[in-house]
Amino acid sequence: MDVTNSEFSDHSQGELLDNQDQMDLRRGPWTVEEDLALINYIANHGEGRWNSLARCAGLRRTGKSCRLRWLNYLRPDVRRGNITLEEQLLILELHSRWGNRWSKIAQHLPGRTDNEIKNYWRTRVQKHAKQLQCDVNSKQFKDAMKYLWMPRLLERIRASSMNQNNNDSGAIAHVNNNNNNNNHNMNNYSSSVGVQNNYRSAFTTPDNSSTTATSSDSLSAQDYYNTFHAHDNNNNNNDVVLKSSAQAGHTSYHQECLTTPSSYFSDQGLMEIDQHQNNSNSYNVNNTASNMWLGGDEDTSENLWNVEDYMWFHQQQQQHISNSNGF
DNA sequence: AACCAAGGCAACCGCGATAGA
DNA sequence: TTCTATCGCGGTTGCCTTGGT
Repeated sequence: MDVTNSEFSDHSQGELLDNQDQMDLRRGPWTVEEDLALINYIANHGEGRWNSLARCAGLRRTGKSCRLRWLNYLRPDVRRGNITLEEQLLILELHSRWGNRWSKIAQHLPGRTDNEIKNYWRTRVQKHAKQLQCDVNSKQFKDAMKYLWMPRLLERIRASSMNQNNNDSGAIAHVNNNNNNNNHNMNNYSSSVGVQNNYRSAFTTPDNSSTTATSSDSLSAQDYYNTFHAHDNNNNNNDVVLKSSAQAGHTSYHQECLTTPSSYFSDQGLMEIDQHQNNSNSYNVNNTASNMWLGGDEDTSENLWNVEDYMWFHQQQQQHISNSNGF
C-alpha cells in the first residue's frame, strides 16, 4: 500500500516542506523496506535531526514519522507483547499520581512506549469505567482501582511468585501473558529468575534516569519494591492500601481494603463495612470466587473484575448517593 | 460463509517547548 | 530579542483483527 500524502498538514511551526516534497511523502503503515532503511541508517549514523535523517536515508517520510516509527517500534530495546501484571500495577499507580503523563509513566516501564501505555489505558482501563458507568477520572473509579484492582494485582503477583517458588520447573508460573507473541525475553527472564526479580526489574528506570529526577517526580523503583515486599520489609512506605494488601496475604481483599482509614465512597470517610460483608462474599483467595483471579489461563486485566465487584461497586455508589442526599 | 460491530493498536495531527542562529 | 527548525507530548483517527450472529 502506497499511501501518498497529498494533504500533509503539519505546517504548524516551521516544518514546512516544498510542494514537491509534500507530494512525495508517504504515510500509513511502514513497509519492511522502509523499516530496514531506517534501522540501517540509524545504525550507521545515529538518531536525531529526524527531518534530515529521513531525507538522507532515502525515506519518503516526515522526520516525525521516522522518529515515531523508531521510538515506538524499531528501537532494539522496545518490548513487545502484553502488559504484565507488574506493569499494570505500576501504570495504575503512576497514572493515579501523574494523570495522562504518558511519557513520564513510560520512563518507569523500561521498553514500553508512551503510546503503548496510552493505548493500554484507553482500551483496558477506560473500558472498565465505561462498564461501571462512571467517569474514568471520578473518585469512585479511582477508588475502585486503588482498593480493588491494585490490591488484586498485588495478590496475583504474590500468588504467581509463590507458584514460581513452589515449582522450580516453572510449569505454573505464567505471570506474563500466555498469549505473548514475541516477548521471549520476558518469559525467559521470568522463568529463570522468578517473578519477584522480574518485578524488581520492571521498576528499574532506564539508563539511571531516576537519579536525575526531581524528588517530587521520583517515585523510585525501590519505593515500589518496598511496597511489594512490605510484609517482609515493614518500613518506609506510607501507602496504607498497598501495604495492608501486601500484608493481607490470603485474606479478604475487601475486608482489608475497607479497614483502611482512607475515605471510600463517602465524603466523611465512612465505609459501610458491615453492609459489604453482609451483602457479598469476602474474597478469600481460597474460595472459588476468588480463584478465578488467580488460576485462569487468561492474564488480562479484564479478569480483575467480576460480577460481584460490579454489584459491590454500584452498591457503594448508591450508598454514596444516599449519604449525599442525607438519607 | 458472509456480514457487522467492537476492540486493539499503529500512525497521524496539532501544539507547546526548546535550541540555536 | 526574534525567528525558524526541530523535538516531544498528548489526543485522535482509521485500519485491521476478532468475535458474534
